[in-house]
Amino acid sequence: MRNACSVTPQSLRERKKLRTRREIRDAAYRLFAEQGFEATRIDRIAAEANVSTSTFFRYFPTKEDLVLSEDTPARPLSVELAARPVDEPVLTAVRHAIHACVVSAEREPGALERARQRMELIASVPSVRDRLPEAMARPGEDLAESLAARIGRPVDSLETRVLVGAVLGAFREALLHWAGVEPEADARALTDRTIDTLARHLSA
Amino acid sequence: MRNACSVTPQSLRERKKLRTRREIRDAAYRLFAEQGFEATRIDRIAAEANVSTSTFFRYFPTKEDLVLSEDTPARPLSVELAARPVDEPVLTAVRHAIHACVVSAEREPGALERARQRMELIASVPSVRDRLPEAMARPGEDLAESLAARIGRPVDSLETRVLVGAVLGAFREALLHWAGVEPEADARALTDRTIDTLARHLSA
DNA sequence: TTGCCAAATGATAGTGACTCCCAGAAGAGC
DNA sequence: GCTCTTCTGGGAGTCACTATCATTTGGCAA
Repeated sequence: MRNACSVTPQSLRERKKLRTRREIRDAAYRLFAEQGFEATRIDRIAAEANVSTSTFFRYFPTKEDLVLSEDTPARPLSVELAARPVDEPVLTAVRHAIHACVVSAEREPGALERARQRMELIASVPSVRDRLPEAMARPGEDLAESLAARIGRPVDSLETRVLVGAVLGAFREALLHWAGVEPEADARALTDRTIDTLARHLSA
Repeated sequence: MRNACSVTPQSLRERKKLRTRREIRDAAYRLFAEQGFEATRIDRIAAEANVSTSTFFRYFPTKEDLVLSEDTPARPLSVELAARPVDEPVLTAVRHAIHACVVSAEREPGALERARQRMELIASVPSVRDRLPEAMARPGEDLAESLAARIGRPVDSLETRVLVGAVLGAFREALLHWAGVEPEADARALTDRTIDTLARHLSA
């Protein structure tokens, strides 16, 4: 509340909460790997993480949130997008923003491949995949503000919403495609193909 | 099975099934209007429609399907789209196809406004709204085939999926926007604004 | 009309995610 | 040390949804 900048939270309570959250998620992923997402019951996850099922639901409102509550790529995207000049065309800005996201993700080794594996899980479980748009919706608000400023329209205007919908929709499909691809695939090349497709076929 | 063209199905069984389906849905919408979607329990709907809850689930796999299983505007869209010349640019084809959908919907008086009210319900209930992309996904397959042919790429290619995602994403936002608008609003004008936005801001 | 088969229905007993509530434990501040 | 707040565990309950089986009902031919 008062100091959100510190890397490690100060109070013992905060540290314990973070630890519990991590333990629950780790336990869940361990069980998912063994028996799959749907076959893993929540009380089993709670037991594996040494908490009660009540506590589980205090940390994760739904089972799907175990997977979806991690940072969605759409959030860093909107951050990078805000850093681009406002007079840049939308697609150019998006292209460079995504490239910047990839670069920043590559700084931590293995992070990109871990993100891809998570997308693989998301793509393979229907109930999770169906909630992907919802998960992208909140970071999508940042995207909306950024795009609204860029096209000079209110955030809630049809124009802004449509543009956000199109970008997120394209982005979502690109991510799902990324999930079904070999680990070595170049994320930058995929990005360029995505943007180029939009640019080529969605113009007057 | 053998004669899918007849307007009224021949056998008594088929007619009864259709009638039961309609009765369940009517009962549901009646109760939704009284007490809202979430507050209406399925056994109550079944009782109101004079069937057992078992039978309810034989007709509608989920509660949300009561609302979502009706024809989505995206289906006629893909049909109209198939009627457009293949060498037409994507956005031009989509624009004319949607116009054609609106025109065909207007033939039956009140149909358009009823569709808008249904969107209002969809937009207002989170669990239903979240499943809208999923509901658009099946007609989206038709859209994918149509667009794939148009851009000369396989249906499962990144290019096709991205394009479908963008169009459906934009379309979805436009529909949700439509839900929050006065009944007199011109659907054609909304369509044009949507397409124009894509054309203006998503080009190289 | 009769009788047989297939399909549709209803009743019942589950399952599992998720909620509510309350009593007790544990960290924070004095 | 003593309060005050926050976090936790346990238990009872809700509700969408599934599985099974006996009964009914429409379809069809003898």
